Amino acid sequence: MSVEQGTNQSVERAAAVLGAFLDGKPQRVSDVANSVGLGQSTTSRLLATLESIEYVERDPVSNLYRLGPALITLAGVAVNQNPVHRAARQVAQNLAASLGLGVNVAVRSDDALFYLCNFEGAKAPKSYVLMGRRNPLHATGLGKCLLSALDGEERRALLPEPKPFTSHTFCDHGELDEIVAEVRRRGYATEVEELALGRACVAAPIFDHTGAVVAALSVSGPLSAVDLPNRETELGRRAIEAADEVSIALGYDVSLAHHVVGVGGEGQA
Amino acid sequence: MSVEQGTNQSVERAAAVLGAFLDGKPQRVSDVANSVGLGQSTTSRLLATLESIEYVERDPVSNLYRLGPALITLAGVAVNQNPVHRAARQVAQNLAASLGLGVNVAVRSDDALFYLCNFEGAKAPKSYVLMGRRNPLHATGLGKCLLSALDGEERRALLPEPKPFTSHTFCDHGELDEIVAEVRRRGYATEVEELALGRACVAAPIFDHTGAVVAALSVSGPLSAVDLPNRETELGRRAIEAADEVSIALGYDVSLAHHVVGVGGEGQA
DNA sequence: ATCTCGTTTGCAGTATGTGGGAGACTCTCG
DNA sequence: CGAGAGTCTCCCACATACTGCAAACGAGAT
Repeated sequence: MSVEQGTNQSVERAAAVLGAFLDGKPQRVSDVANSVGLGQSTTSRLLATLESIEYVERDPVSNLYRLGPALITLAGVAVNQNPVHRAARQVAQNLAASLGLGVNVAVRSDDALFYLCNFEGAKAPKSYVLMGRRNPLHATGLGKCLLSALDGEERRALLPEPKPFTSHTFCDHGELDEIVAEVRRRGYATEVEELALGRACVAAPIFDHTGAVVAALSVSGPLSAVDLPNRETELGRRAIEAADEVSIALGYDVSLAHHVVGVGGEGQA
Repeated sequence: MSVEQGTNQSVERAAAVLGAFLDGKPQRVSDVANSVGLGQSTTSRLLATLESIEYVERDPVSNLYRLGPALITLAGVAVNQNPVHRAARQVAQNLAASLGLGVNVAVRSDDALFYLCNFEGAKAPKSYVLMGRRNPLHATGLGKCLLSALDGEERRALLPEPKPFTSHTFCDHGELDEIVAEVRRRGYATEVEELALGRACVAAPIFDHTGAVVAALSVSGPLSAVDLPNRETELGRRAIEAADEVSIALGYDVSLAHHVVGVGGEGQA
């Protein structure tokens, strides 16, 4: 038996148990046991332990387990620790309220984008949270902005072969080279039905105090509301303004601006 | 050695390690070890395990541990599973955008309220998330609404002696009886500097399909913006309208309305 | 370069988790 | 209303995997 060096098996198994809930469905003990490949009694005890610390809870009526409130508490602390989140939260909300569209903030995590938060406007309602979800980098405006932090070689290594999600997805690295160059030049990225039909977004990168791209902010919604390419200039400007506001809060010096698009300063909307 | 029945010690210890991060500060291995009362080597190994599954991560420069992204992912799933959250999210955002004030949604968890989400308007900015945090029931508008689900006896058992947070906090159960009665009668609760000076809110209960109070929604912000008692009627009505919208989404039949305050139907704002 | 502090690793002992099986329970179907 | 199937939990012996000590390692500072 290859003994994993210096890690605690029980903890790993408990985490695997929690992972069984990532599809969002309440689970039975035996379901979890099958899904993680453990015996029923072991799984039962792990779940009992996790229940005692409120990492999971069981529905009193159906007796099914689901993820518990302690995880929400921990995640609340985790997101509040994140400087990008702290800097972006209010800016994103103001923009969502002002435009009536969705506004999302994400960072890169390996070969995917990782949502920190999302807000919705009246024209782009949504009943769920994207926080903690991942999406492909090459098929989203946020992802394109995050890719602009990488050179072509790094990007090719990270995304060996980008997968298509719709017929509009750009999967060729030559195309992506151009897309990234355009993001750098114009300061924003667009995406029209590249991940899902009927959806579109405009995104802008967020810079930290060193001038590196550390996150991105997007304006998104149904294509009918985002209305590209008609509103591209307007929404591009709004996204850049909001992203810059966040960058500044992170200590970025706008005078070092990588993008010199026609945004004459922090002027009014 | 009193062997805890049917629970896994390692998992409990790992959870205790995670709990050491609840104060929001990045931690050193030895800090965590002290704070949870474990040896350095055990703590080190637990942290290594938690790091391998991204429940914690370490700052590359300071080498300090902090909570990791996997917790955020799990919590995202957890909140999306919550029917109250699903029903309330968009309603709360619309209200926050419309009023420019903070809007919060909470459920009761034992003797405290538990925030599901919070949104801010331009007049009540905030850079952090309340999700997963707890606040006392007797010193908040949300809490008073949640207390209205209980009778006086239950409340006295739950809150043996309510603690004062400011000189305005109501801590006497006789007073709380009246407050709760008024919440039931008027359909909303107010709170002015009872938890923190300079803060105020107006809250309304959310009902499920059985007519039971399962959550509450509040409008909050600096006292200067919430401006009680001047705006009490207006904000009370807005809070009730929003809360009712959520209740209806949960299957509540408004014709069973407990509160018969002067809201002539779902009419416009 | 040397010292100090914090962290990690090796190792032996054993406490602790494991899994099989039986009992208790609930829900379903007849 | 009763029988059945399925599920979960408890019990116990076994041996695996965790613990704690102590020493080595690495980083940072003087």
